[in-house]
Amino acid sequence: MREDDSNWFPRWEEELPPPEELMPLSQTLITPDLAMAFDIRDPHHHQIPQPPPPSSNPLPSPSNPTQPNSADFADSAELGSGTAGDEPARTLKRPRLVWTPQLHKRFVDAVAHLGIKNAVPKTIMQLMSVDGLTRENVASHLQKYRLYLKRMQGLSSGAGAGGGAAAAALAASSDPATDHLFASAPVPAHFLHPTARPNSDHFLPFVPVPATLQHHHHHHHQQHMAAAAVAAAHPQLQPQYHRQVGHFGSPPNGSFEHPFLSRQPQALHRMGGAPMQHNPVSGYVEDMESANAAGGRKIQSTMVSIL
DNA sequence: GGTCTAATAT
DNA sequence: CATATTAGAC
Repeated sequence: MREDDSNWFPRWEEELPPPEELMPLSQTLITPDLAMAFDIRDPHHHQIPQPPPPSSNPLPSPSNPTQPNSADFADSAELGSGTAGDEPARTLKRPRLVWTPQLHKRFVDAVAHLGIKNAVPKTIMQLMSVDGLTRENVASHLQKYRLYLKRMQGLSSGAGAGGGAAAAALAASSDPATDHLFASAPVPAHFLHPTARPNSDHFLPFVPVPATLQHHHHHHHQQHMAAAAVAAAHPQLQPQYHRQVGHFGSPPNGSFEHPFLSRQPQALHRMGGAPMQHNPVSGYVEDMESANAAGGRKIQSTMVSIL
């Protein structure tokens, strides 16, 4: 009963955030109005450029991840009044969310560390901590992602060589163009291997649970929720920072939960905000592994034991 | 009631 | 085709 749904949140932090990049997603979602206001680009030419693609190394230099000084802009605080007469977001429809490789990477990381079992839209969304990202966004993407995984399962039996990405390239056999985004993010082997449980079993100091999310009772086989708390405990993943924090110095000991948490950009709220992204193909791959699968597919030379 | 998933629509 | 939206089930 608790063999796998209670010991997943153990020290995920130790292995979750790959040092590669912790929070390059700061500017993940930008409202069109905001973008316009900032002169980023014309809404008509929906070809939003990438703000931080300096030269070739999108890799962030989070010398200090603890301080998410989102070099970008997207300050939730004043988004509401940035543009004139567009506050009512609830009734406005957001532009389509563009899943950039970075965003997807975040998604995959969240899913990977949550485990397929616990990877449900809400939890994933919370773990991703991307402001503006809605549960629907994640749900939709998750659906597609699942199909992708399933597809690959049928074609890759034991090709566990460090990466579904490789398998993807093989399975796809039709260029990464078929997998687009998915090829850009390494698929954890366990995803295709329900039998294995890479989830480390360690402990997290304490897991604060958002009071607003503390409601769950009946259910037999689904997920439990609590991961969000983990994310909250680690602002490293927070692309956006909030200034209104209670400032708490919680000792890393037997604390079970904290009554308050603030991770969602309430300041940003669902205002006319709309998730806007940069070009999905422009600043593609940022990882070398993904680069392999996405750009040059020359990895399929060795593995042939697929039957 | 909320949320998840599948299906369907844009 | 990628994402959004809806509908049904839990």
